Amino acid sequence: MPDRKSPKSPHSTQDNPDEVNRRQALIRASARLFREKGYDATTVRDIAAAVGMRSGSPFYHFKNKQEILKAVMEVGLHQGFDRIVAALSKATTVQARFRALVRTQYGILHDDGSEFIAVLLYDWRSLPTESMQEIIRVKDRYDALWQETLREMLQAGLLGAHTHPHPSSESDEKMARLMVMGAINFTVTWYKQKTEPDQMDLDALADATVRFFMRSSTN
Amino acid sequence: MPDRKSPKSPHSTQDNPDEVNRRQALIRASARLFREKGYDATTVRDIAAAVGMRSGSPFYHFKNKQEILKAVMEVGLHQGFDRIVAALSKATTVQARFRALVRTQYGILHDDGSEFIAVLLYDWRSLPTESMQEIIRVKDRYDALWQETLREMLQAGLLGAHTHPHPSSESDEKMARLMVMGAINFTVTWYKQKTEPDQMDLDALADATVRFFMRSSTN
DNA sequence: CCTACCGATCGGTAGG
DNA sequence: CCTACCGATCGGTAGG
Repeated sequence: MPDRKSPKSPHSTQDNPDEVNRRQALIRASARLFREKGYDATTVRDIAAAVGMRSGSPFYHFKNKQEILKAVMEVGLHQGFDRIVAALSKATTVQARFRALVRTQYGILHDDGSEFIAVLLYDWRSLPTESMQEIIRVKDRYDALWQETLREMLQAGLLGAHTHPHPSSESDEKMARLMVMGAINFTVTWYKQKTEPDQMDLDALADATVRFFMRSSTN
Repeated sequence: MPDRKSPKSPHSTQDNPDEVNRRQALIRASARLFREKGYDATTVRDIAAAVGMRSGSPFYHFKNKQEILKAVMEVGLHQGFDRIVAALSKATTVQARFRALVRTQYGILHDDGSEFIAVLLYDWRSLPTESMQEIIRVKDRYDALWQETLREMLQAGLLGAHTHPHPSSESDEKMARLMVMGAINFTVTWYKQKTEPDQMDLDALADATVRFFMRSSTN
């Protein structure tokens, strides 16, 4: 019978629910700190303090600081993927799917406690190359969800230069994704959710975005 | 008669052409390094080595590392402003002005030796708050150049939801600027200029961008 | 602009 | 997960 108290085999995901919780707490706290100050400007001591640990203890859960960054990005992509899938499943028309994508992406980028993808966008360069490749695989699936709806939009003449139904090329679809997701993702550099009365909330931001990009079908 | 050899009054812009050149060399080298590795990951030793100095010498030209960052951003904004003005002055129609803005902005972001604005976008958080305010003043003038052309585009029905000439509100115009510039600026995260044959060059990227955002006037 | 250097901090580890 | 710690590095400075 194994000794359940002994803290063994560090750095790997544990069955022990306590360890899983501590690990998740570290990831969440790191996401918040990385988003606020950047990966390089955040010290392991900052992270440890944020969850009530001493400076050396995060290394019981992670091999090194870069592994924490990688975990933050992975959690963000999987969480984002799930939110996008859920939102798409409730939408029946192309227009509704586009609205759902836009609104959900803004939530993923700006909701409290949802700093993971913003960290991915900001601190991508700090990842070691091998980790980049693993993250890209997940990111590709994420992008594919967008691309599918954008293809339908293009072909229905609801997006871009063609006002009438029109076959679209793959490069058109890729460009549409890069432009639309670029515009939305770039909000991480300027959008601040405040309690000021004149400040756009995420619903208003999503509405304005949809209005800017999507043609009304009666055009 | 002042001794022209003595290296006095550091940290301020000098009349001495040699000092101005060394300072500019430091700014250019820093821009390249910051763009590549990020501000925090670039050491003062890296910067010094890039221009053939020893580690302490950059501090003869700049009070501290953050002042180098600020200088990089200022140079970039002024240089970008000048390029935008020059490009706009050659364009006679609204459509031509929009094309000029897009193509010029891509050059500003991706030309070799033009890493300043990319640094501004990436490392904004590393600036001290007081410097941020000074930079914002210059950036506002930059943005205003864009906003003016985008307003004309909106009112002519060449951009966004309205296909016919239409009065535009200031918030529509601001949103249009944030979306269009966001999409373009976000290319710093994914666009790589390569010599591969299938790679889009900046002309192709600009064309595709204009095609995506701008309605043809015969719509 | 160099030489020589310092104080502080940081990621990470050993041993329990 | 803590204690105690280390080696390396970093921004910055004094003095010439």
